[in-house]
Amino acid sequence: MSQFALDRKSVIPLYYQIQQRLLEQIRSGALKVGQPVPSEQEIAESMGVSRMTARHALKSLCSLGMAYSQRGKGTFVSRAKLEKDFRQVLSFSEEMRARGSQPRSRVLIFKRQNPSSEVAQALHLSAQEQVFMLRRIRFADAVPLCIECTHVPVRLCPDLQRKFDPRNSLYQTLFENYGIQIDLADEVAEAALASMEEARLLRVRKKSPVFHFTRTAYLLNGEPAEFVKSTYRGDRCKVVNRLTRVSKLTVGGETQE
Amino acid sequence: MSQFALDRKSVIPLYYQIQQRLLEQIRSGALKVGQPVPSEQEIAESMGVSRMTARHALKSLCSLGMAYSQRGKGTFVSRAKLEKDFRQVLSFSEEMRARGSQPRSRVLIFKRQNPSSEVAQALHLSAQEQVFMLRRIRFADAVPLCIECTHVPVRLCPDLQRKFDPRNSLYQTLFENYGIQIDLADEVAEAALASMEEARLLRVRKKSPVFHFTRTAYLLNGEPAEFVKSTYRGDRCKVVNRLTRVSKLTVGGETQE
DNA sequence: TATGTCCAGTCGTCTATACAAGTGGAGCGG
DNA sequence: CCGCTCCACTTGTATAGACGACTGGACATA
Repeated sequence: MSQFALDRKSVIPLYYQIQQRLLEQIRSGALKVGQPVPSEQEIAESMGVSRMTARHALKSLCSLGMAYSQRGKGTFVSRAKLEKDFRQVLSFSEEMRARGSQPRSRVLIFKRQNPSSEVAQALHLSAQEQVFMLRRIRFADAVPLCIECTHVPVRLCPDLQRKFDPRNSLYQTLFENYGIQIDLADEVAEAALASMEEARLLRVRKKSPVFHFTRTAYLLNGEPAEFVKSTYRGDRCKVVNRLTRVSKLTVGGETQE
Repeated sequence: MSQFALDRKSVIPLYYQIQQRLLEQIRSGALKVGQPVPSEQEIAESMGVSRMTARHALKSLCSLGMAYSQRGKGTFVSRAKLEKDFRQVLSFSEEMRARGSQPRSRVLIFKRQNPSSEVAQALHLSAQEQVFMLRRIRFADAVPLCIECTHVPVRLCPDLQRKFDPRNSLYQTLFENYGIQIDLADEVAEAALASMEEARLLRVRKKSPVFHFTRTAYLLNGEPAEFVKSTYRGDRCKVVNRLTRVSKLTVGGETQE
C-alpha cells in the first residue's frame, strides 16, 4: 500500500515509522473517518514486518486517539482527532505560541522565601525548606491575560535567580539549567469575581468573572516541582478539556472489550 | 514473590491478573512510592510467564498512571496515584454518588424539537433531524448545583420519552435501552456571572460567579451523541484536571523520555 | 421465512527468543 | 583521585508462531 520501504537501519523504530505513515494517510484524507485502517495482517505483509510490530504501530495510533480497535471487526479511523493537542502540560509561553500569540511577562516579585503552609504542603517540603516565589503578569499580544504566582523549591534550582531571564520561559530555564522536566500536573479551576487588585492588574472591571487556578506540577518520578496560583480573565479564557471513560480491563495501551 | 499461582484457565488474561496483583501490592503498601516494581525478568520467572506477558502487565500498570518505566533503570511506583478517578466522563449521577452525595433532579422541560444551529453543528445533524431536549435542575443532597440542558439526536433513541424515568440517570437509560455508551467528551468551561434566572433556580445571588459548561460527548466510533450546556454554581464546584505531557515517540501505551 | 452452521477475517493473548541500548557499579590503570 | 573499560541488569524493539474469541456473511436446513 505504501510507496516507500521502511528504513530498517534508522534509529527510528519500525512501529513508529509505520504509525507516522498511517498518520500521514489519515491527515491527507487517504484514510477517512470511520473507515478501516489496514489490518495487522495486511500491514505485516505489505511492510514486511511481523504481526506484533504491525500491531504495535496500530496500538500507538490508537493511544494517540486517532483510531480505535474492535475485536473481530478491525481498526478504524476515529472522528475525534486530537490534533489540537488538547490539554497538555504547557507553560504559558508554549500555550501562547501554540495559539499564535506573542507571550510577554512583567515580573512583579521574584524572591526567595519561606513557603506558606499551603505551598509547603503541596510541594511536600521539609521543615525549613525554602522556595523561589515568582509573581508575574502575563500578556498575550500586550493584552494582560493572567496574574501568576509560581513556587519552586530552592533545592531543585539553587541559583535560579542568577539563571532566570524574565524574557524567557521559566520551564525552559528549569529544563536547560537543571534538567527539570514537568511530566504531569493537577489543576483546580474555580470561578470567582475579580478583586480590586486583580481588576487593576488585568485591566478589567472589579467583580468581573475570573478563573482562579491552583496547579501542582510533578516530575516523572512523581516528585512535586512547582506550585502555581493564578488568576485568569474570564472574558479572554476558556478551559478546554477532553474527558475519557477509563475501561476496567486496561491494556497495553488502549482500546477495549 | 506472590503467594498464589495465576489461574491459567480463567478467562481473565494473565497480564491482567499480574497487573491486579501489583496494584494490590501498591495499595497495601508492600510496594512503596518511588520504589522499583519487580522487573520484567523477575515477574516472568516468578509467575512462570514469558517476558512479553510480564511486560504487558507492567505497561498496563503504567497506563493506569500507577507506575512509570525508565529504560535501563526499571519500573517504579508513581507518586501521583490516579485512585481518585480524575476526570473521567461521568454522568452527573455517577459523579454525585462517587462523592457520596445523593443525586436528584427536577425536570424543567423534556421535549422533541428542531435543534438550534449550535446544537446541529455540534452533533453533526443532517438537515431536518430532530433532537430530544432535556432541561433539568440537578441537586446534591437537596442543594441545587447546576442547570443542565442536554440534547440527544432522536435517531439514536427514538422512544426516549417513553423509556426515560426522570429519577434515573440519562446515561443509564441510554445504555440499557439503546446500547449507547459514551466513550469520550470534549468540554469547555467559562467563568461567568449568574443571570437573573440562573440565580433564582440555583438559589444564589444575581451576579454570583458561575461556570458555564459546553460539552459534546462521543461514542467509541467518534459519532457525537450528546450536547450539553450547563451552569454550575461557582461556590460549590471546582473543575479538577490532570494534565500530561504528550511524548513525541508514543508507544504501545505509555512512558517516554 | 426463520434459524442454525460453518468459515474467513480480525483482533486479543501468549510463548520463546534475539539483539539493541541505557544505567550504574566494580575494578583496573594511569 | 580520576578516568576508563567491562559487565550485569534493565527496558525497548523485533521476529515467528500458536491458539482463542468475536464478527459478519454465505450457505444449508427446517
